[in-house]
Amino acid sequence: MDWRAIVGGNVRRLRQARQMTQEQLAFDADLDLTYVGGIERGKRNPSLLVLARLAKALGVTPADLIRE
Amino acid sequence: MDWRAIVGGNVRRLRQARQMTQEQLAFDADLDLTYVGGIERGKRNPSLLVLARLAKALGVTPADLIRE
DNA sequence: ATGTGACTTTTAGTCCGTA
DNA sequence: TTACGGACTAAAAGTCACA
Repeated sequence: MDWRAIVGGNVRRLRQARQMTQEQLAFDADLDLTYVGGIERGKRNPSLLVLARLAKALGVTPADLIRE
Repeated sequence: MDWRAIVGGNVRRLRQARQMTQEQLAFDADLDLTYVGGIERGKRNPSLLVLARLAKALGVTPADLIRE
């Protein structure tokens, strides 16, 4: 079970469904855009509080980002 | 919304429901017992992979740990 | 059996660039 | 607009002694 890839896929799917760019999402979540890209590609291991900021920016709960 | 406290409460509740000590949970999740204690008290900001290890040791999904 | 502070080591997360 | 690398800084991971 590769949780980083699961979270990455969820973030990308939700972001694209909202017609947002990585840059816009990064701005809303107050994160670096290269870091958001890394998360979407499953290369990063984000902390709970980063997941919470991404979830808020996407209008979902943190749990939604970790759902398979 | 204090996600660290929410996760901490969930971990503690699930652990106690299983009649496990912090030490037993720490062993199963391959973490230090003082670190598990810190998470339960909402003092730590665990990463996705640490949450996944705790969830596995508790027999739930990582999303269950972040549920309010 | 758990809470806590003070640590050191490792990695998360930022900022710069190129393509 | 995104991927990716290098160099950096902030914070998480992980450990310990003691209450």
